[in-house]
Amino acid sequence: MKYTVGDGVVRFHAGSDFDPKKIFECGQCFRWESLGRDSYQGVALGRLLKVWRDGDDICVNATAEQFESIWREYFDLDLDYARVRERVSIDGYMKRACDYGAGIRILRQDGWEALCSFIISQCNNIPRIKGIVERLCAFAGEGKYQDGQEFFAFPSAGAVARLDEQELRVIRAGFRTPYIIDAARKVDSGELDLEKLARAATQEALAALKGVKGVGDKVAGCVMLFGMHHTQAFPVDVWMKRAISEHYGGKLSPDVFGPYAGIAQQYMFYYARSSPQIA
DNA sequence: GTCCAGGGTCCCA
DNA sequence: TGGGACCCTGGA
Repeated sequence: MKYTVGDGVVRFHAGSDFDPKKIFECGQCFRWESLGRDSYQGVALGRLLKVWRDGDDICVNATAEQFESIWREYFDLDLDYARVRERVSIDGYMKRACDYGAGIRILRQDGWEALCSFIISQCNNIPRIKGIVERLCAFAGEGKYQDGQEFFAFPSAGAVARLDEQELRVIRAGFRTPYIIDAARKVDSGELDLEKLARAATQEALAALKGVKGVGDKVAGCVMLFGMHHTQAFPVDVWMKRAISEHYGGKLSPDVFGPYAGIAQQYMFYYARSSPQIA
């Protein structure tokens, strides 16, 4: 990945495999907002970042050191997504889904943030999920200041573990509140070691995550895919069920996609959700 | 204003 | 193994 640096901006060329709109709006993250014109701002890994398209280039406001040590990995820039799409285009439907979703990348988000966010996502809509996450950050996250802007980092598991249900009522997460606390306490105590699970076998990590109250197959799959970069994880939600029922007679083994089943899932999900009329 | 449904999971029969 | 309950609110 070649890039140039100047004026606090890192600029790189990712061809058709970095589409800010698709990356930030494909449902994998909840703290990125559009600033208009293919430009996004978000809080990730405790930092505020802007990402925008300038001609054929993608720009981020970071130093070379920050880009190398943080964002290159966060945006998964060393994986060749064109090759992944080729691998998972097992039939006409998947080919269309891959063409439609070209530009999506799976972000390597913080595991605890993903766990907490996807617990909140259950039986909920995106605007409300974002609202709850923001209230959680404002209530329990560390306030920071960067580039003349104030923002809140995602709270640590420890900070959330010390709260009780009553206190957390302000974030209005409803029946998910005790689930959030259970997750925070298990992570904070070390009972659930997310970094270790990131390196564990898929089935082992899945089982461990499901030990948290409110975490079933779907949430655990999302945490593994988006928070631990287990690209084999294959979360199936209502949209995926619809797509699998419609195009594969209700049966589709993730194994057909090999090690990139999770990425295949994201192309399917994005295609089904963004264009129910054509998919 | 009212109503439905939203990237599920738990619990109990 | 299946169905109801769950907290809240965006959008129609």
